[in-house]
Order: sequence, then structure tokens, then C-alpha cells
Amino acid sequence: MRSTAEARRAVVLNAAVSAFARTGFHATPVTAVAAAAGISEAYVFRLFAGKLGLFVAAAEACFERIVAALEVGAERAGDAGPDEILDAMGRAYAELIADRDLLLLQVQAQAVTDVPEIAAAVRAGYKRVATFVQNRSGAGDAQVQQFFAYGQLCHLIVTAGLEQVPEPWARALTAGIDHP
Amino acid sequence: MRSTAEARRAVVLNAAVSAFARTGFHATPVTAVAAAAGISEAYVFRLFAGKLGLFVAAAEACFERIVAALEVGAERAGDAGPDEILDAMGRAYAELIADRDLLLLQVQAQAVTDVPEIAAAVRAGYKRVATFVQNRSGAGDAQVQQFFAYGQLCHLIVTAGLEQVPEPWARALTAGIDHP
DNA sequence: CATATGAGTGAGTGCACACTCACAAACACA
DNA sequence: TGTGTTTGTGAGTGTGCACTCACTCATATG
Repeated sequence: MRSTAEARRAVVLNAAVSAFARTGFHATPVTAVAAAAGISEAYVFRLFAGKLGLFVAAAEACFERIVAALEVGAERAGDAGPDEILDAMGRAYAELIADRDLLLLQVQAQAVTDVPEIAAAVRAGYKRVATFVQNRSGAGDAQVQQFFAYGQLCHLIVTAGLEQVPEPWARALTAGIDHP
Repeated sequence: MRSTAEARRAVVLNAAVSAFARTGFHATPVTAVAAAAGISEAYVFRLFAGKLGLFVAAAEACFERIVAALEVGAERAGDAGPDEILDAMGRAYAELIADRDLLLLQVQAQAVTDVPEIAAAVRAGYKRVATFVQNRSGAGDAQVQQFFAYGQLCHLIVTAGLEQVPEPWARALTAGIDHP
């Protein structure tokens, strides 16, 4: 026993988040995740319920990390007004997705929602994030909606690489968005 | 010669938009597109430069239809102020994506931007849409940015099926979004 | 009628990949 | 030391799919 199964699961999960984020569910072979985790493909299948189970677990981990980051960010704003808290959360989110993995995995998951299990995971994930934002910030519906709208815009900016485009139309879309 | 190659190409393109929208690039076999178009798989490969060429063509057609719809929508607002024109465009977009194909294909394309040709097509597509919205509406950068942010939020709502969720967090995200 | 041109396909080929299973090695404990 | 349990793997197996190619048939034209 080199390691415990639970510890291995965590390592595999990290590898899965990165791998699925880059190439998505269907284009990511389980071999790639196994190699990144430093174990055999066969053992990945023993640790998780198929490729689908692995992807769902990765998505859940992704949303969990996002909530944690927002929590930390909100802490910085203390118990200021909704505007300040949302602002602090936005900055925390911007820092979190600097490595792009968590952002890209959300995009990948949204693209595979024709698989019911994944759709359920996405809904559950956004439920956790949205209810947390609502409760912790105390902001109204419109403000919360705006928060998520600009979050989704951020997804487009990154996937399309709009930060690199100097033309006016791209500058309009990226204006004021933090991208460290 | 039952038909001209050009006519077939158009039929295949329609089938490709629908098929790729539902199951995405990697999970959609060319056989599925061929079957939907009523021709053989081999002929699809003669009409388009591989599966990738077919997907890129479908994405381009998608953005072309979006611009056309926004054009029609803007026409309804005539030469009113930027707010009214953007509003009319928003309604036109909501009508257009009632069948979900064009919306889902954008999501699918964004998820496969690790393929350079697709990333280029996505950038080119949004360039067309964004410059059109900018020029035709005469709105400022912030307003245009907001227009796209809520458009992207719309993508999340549809892929996650949030219209069906009655809980408060989902109501906050979907409030005021047209979904015919 | 002869022949060239373009539409359209059936039958393959080769490969990547999800998933399995029999088996080995490390550890726990009596 | 013997026995059971858990970690871990190599070597398959079957299948789905992108892409090819030799071929047929319809039409147009001289």
C-alpha cells in the first residue's frame, strides 16, 4: 500500500480537473488523466465510477473550490454593503481563475449537459454558488443576476482569447474585466 | 446528378448545425450529420474538408444567421435611440434561439476553442456580431458589454435548464429573460 | 452514339479509447 | 507464519469512428 485510496482519489481529481478543463469530456481519454496523476488507467476506473463518474466528481470539486474562493473574498469585505461584498467576490473569482482550469471546466461542463448526470451536477453547482452569493452578499435579484451575467461574459473572453484582440469591438467586451 | 453540390452543401450545413448543437464536436459522428442530411457519410467528406471543416462551416453559418436576425430586429426599432435598438435586438435574439440550435452551437464552439481553427472561427463570429451591434445601435462600450454579458447568461440558463427550476436562486438568474 | 464530367456510395482500413480481469505486491493482524 | 484485505497494474477486448478508394450511375455535350 503505497498510499490510501482516498489520497489517490484527491490526486486523480486534481488531474481530472486540469485535463477535462483543457480538452473537455469527450476529447479527454482517461489515459491522459491517469498519466497526469501518475497511476495506471485501470486504477482510475477502480477509484471512480467510469469516465462519467470521474467527470462529475471533477465538476463538483470545481464548484466547491469556487464557493470556497468566494467565501474568502467576501471575508475581506467584512460586513460592508452588498455592492462592496459583490465587488470583493468578483475580485476573488478573478484571482481564482487565473490558472483558467476552473473557468474552462465550467464551460466544458455546460457543453455536455445533454448527459443528464452532468446537467444535474451543473445545476447543483450553480445552486450552491448562487445561493451563497445571494445569502452572503444580501444583494437583490437584479444585482445577483448581473454578477453572474458578467461572470459568464468572462468565460467568453477567456475561451475566445479576447484579451489578445486589440480591436475596438473586443476592447468593448473586455473593458473593466480583471484578468490577472 | 440528382442535385447540385452547392445545394447539397446547404442541406448538410443545416443538418450539421443541429447535430453539432446537440452533441458537440467530438461526440457527433459524421455519420449522424450524413444521416440527417439524407446522404452517405463518404459524400459529406467530399463536400467538406474533414469533420473539422464541417464544424467550422457550421459555426460560421450560425453567426451569420445571428447577425441577420439582429439586423431584422434592429429594423423594427428604426432609428430610435441606442437603448431601444439594443432592446429590439435582444428580443430578436430571444426569438431566434427559440429552437436552441444556434445558442447551443455557440456553447459547443466555445468548448472546443483548443482547436485553433475553431477558436479563429469563434473570434471571427463574435467580431461580426459585436461590430454590428456597436455600429447599428450606436451604443457605448459599457452598454454593448452589458448586452453580451446578458446574452452569455442566457446560454447558461438554457444549457442548465434553469427555466425549469422554481427555487429562488434560479428565479434570480432568469428574471426578466425572454424565453419563448 | 461516344465520352467526359460530376454526383453519389459500399465496403473497407486503421486506430483510439472505454472498460475488464486475472494477477501481483504491500500491508494488517492473528 | 499464514491468511485476508487493499492498493495497484499489464495485457487484453470490443467497439465506434474518421477517413479513403475503387466504383457506379446519371447527365451533358459533341
